[in-house]
Amino acid sequence: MKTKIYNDILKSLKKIGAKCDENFTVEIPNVAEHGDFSSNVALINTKILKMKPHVLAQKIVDDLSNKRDYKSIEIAGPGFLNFKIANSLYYKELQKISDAQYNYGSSNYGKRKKVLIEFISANPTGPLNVVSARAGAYGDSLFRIMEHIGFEPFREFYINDAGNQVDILAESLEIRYRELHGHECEEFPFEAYHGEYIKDLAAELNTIEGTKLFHMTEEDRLERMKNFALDEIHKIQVSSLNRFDVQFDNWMSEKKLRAEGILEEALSYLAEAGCTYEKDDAVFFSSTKFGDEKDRVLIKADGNPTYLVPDIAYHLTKYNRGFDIIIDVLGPDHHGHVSKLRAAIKALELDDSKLEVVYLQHINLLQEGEVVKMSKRAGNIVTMDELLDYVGKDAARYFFIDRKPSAHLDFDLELAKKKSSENPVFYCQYAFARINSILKKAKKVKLTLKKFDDKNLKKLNKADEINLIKKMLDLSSVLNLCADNREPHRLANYVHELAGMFHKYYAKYKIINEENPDLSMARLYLISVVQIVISISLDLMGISSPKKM
RNA sequence: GCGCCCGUGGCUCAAUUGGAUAGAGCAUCUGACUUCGGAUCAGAGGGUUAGGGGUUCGAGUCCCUUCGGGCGUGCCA
Repeated sequence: MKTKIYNDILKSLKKIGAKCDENFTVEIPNVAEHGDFSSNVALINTKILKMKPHVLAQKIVDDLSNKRDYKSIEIAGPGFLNFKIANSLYYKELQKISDAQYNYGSSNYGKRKKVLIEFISANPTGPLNVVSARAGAYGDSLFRIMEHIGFEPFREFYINDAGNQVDILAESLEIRYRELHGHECEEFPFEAYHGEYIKDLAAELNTIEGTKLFHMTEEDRLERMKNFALDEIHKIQVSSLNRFDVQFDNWMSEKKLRAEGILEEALSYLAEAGCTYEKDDAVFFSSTKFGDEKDRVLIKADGNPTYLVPDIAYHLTKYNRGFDIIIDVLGPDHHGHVSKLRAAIKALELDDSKLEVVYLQHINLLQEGEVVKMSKRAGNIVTMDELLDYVGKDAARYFFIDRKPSAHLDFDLELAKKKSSENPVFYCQYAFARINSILKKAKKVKLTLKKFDDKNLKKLNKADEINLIKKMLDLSSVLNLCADNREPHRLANYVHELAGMFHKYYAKYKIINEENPDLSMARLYLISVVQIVISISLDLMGISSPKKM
């Protein structure tokens, strides 16, 4: 709809002057008196065409006013053009939605651009926590939305299954395993992993292997421990993600990158570019050349690479795989690291504008207005599974998506569980269920949409009905904004508003009226389309649309 | 110190990317169920968009500055 108006204006603008700024907008004004759509075209072009806004606006109006699609075009304020659309055009658009069904809103907006979305990438040293849950809801929804509007997105999880922390994981398991065989360790090391799940893993390993592991060399045993722990924890993480309806297209393993020699490759590229030097037995990256505050260590004095090296190597593979857009979804504590990474990408002469980093801010879990400390000892919610047990998948996903990524998130656990209008998830789902129930009722009184006659659409002449249609027509621009800004929260707001409009409409007008079957049919048709749009929106957030609640 | 993010009614957040009178929900108060699901709806109060300056037809949005909060600034990952 917006594009149609935009094109109409552009045509008449071209008739007036050859040179003009095409960068004007067509928007839905927030005040009803300003019409259905408004444009700033006359304001923007006033300088270029050397014409006063009102004069220019009048010329455009004269050119467009004979079109049937516009009920009226008015000039207002400093020179806005306010369009009122004829209802007939809205009815046509409503039918298009109905015809498209669940494909409505899909488009080629993304032009098949290849987008890599890396998210969660939690350490493989324990179950996923609520921070990963936010990242999961965010990344997966962004994926769904981008896919719907014609991007080619790709979901990836990076596993840091090599290096220091994994060795500590193996040692932690070793200690717990020895405990099972009566070898109490004197003091559990501070840096080791303290979680109960390590004990579970030890018990599981013990039932498989028994005492056999003690006959191995320490090196072999630790290797076995490491691989066992990594495999099992991976399984635990995958099963949490399945519960959360989050899938990945690829799991990238750091261990594999190392085995394939990609770290050396990355290092040699940096060396070739003349960006490395040795000092104090360590190898440095001269990242100051690329805007970093100081040079960074690549190879430590003990010969091991720092965390930066595999990460550079990993990003090298991202570039080599030919993505147009590379999105890293990270925690807020990573931005120090990203400046180093970005410096390396510039050093490798890769296009660093392709790399975008989204920082998801911290989460507070709230219970009765109090912040819940994420401490296992107090029996509080820490893991993603515990959160899912407590509030369910739909509520968890909605609450995580509801706020923009750059905002700190207060997650009210009690609210998420409530089944009333205070809880936005239920409010939206209830709208869907309610429509379902009305349609069922309609069938009982022999009103079914199969016998629907297009002419009945004229009965939808209330402003509230037109507003509902307008709102639904807005879906694709909402999706485009979600994708462009990497901000799926806009969709959560949208569906909440749409559900609200429906609830209000329902309360105000009787939909099934046996005395007036034509009107009833038209309204049933309208709400059935509302139902589809709600369902599409929820689905793009990974939230279900239950027919009954 | 330097860098990044943030600051909008009592609370949690929006605001179509610079548009017209800054909107929702919660909380508070007042109303509405013999009728399609009251898990809902109608209405009310509540704001100098942290303060100040600038850019222009026009600023919550962009620039400068002050203040306040979060995070980062490892030969940890």
